[in-house]
Amino acid sequence: MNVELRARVCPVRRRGVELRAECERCAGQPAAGQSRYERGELLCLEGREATHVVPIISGFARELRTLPDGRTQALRLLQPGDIAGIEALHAPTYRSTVECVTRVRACRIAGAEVGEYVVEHNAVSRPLLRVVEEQAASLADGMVWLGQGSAEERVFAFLERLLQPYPRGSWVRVPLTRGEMGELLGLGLSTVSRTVHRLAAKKVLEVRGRSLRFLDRPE
Amino acid sequence: MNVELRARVCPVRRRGVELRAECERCAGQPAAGQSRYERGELLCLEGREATHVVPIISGFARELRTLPDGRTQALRLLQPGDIAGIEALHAPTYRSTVECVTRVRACRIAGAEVGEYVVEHNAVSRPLLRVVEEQAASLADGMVWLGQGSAEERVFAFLERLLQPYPRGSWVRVPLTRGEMGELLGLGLSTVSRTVHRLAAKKVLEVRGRSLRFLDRPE
DNA sequence: CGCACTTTTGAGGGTTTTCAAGTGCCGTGG
DNA sequence: CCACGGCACTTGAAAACCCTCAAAAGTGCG
Repeated sequence: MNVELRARVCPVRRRGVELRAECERCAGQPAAGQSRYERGELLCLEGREATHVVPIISGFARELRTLPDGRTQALRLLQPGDIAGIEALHAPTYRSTVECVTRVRACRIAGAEVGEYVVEHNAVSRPLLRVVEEQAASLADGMVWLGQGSAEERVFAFLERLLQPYPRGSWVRVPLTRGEMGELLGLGLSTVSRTVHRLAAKKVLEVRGRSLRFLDRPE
Repeated sequence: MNVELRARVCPVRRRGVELRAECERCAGQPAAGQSRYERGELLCLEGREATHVVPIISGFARELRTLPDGRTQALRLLQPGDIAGIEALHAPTYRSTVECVTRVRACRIAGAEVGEYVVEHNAVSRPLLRVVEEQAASLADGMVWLGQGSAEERVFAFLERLLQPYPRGSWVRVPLTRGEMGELLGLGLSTVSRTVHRLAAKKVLEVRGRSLRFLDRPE
């Protein structure tokens, strides 16, 4: 199979999830039904009517919840292939806010439309179930880190997973500010900064502004 | 509709999820295919081959993960109607351990069996999706508390949700030890104890051994 | 080139943990 | 029925960890 072609296939479809017939057009074509969003724009807003399911095609977004007093906790980082606002299938309102962290391309699909499509195309439901399960697994990972990990363990685990797709030792620019990382990890902005530099002091990684890279462990 | 009858309907089916044809027998009958478990027994074991989906009919269980060094974080409390080991539908191994906190009645259904049934009975997939989504939502709630809440907020929120089904002001025996609560809330055993008594000192609730009750707020 | 935002870094204080000892509850067995 | 033993719970003190507040330095975009 041609690698060039595979790379251009929609990341959602690549995971076996096909949300509607027209989605076929996504395969390398100029993006039927896709929208563009800038950093800071919202894909879903907590409490608002849940109208659309929003699969992410490219870029990063973060899902977050805000407490009545203004504190916010980020739940997970969404990457291409993840789906924002999947509660539009059942719930009347969105349960969390999804905010773009970088420029994002995403589809906007009416929840009802997905529902019908799932009923018609039986095969869709299982991959969809799988996506939601993976989402749950990702949240579970988050709980373990928040509940048991020290600041250093949380930061390390987060960065390790973020840089996983890139070759070891290469410089990668973290798309989140220290504050945003803190909201994901349940840490203060300054604690994140301090911890990153403590890891650098331990020769675990190297920092250069917002970019960093892991060093090979000596042992 | 007869209340007496409704009360005897399988709590899983009551949520619209029907996992197999024989499940009809569950409706008040002497429990075809149900198993009994004692406190401490495991319904799933992290890392083991994921063979069965285990809907809980009565009793409480808790889902937990263990880190390599022995620390454990509990993810959620499972109640009647919740489903343990749902990853048996897709994943090769269980992602977490589910341990009975009280005596438990549960079905054990082979994962493959559910898969076939879902494909045959199209209508099943949407309620099932809903259950998994609710599970994800519950984990998300957990993350918010772990990340942002103080010890007092976590304990209060946990107890409030646990006692929700019972009439306000009635004594309820908490089925978890302080240590088990701590593992759910990301707190030390002693912190839980201290915090419960601090809430009692603030006249929020009354403690009598392992039982407690909420007091009505004066304002 | 300048402004706005982000990051770094310091000091002090509060919350939670850890370690440890003592108390209470409950079921078992005599 | 009472005594005993084993958990679970309470409570104290000290220390570790992280947060808040705050100021200064760095970065990037217009």
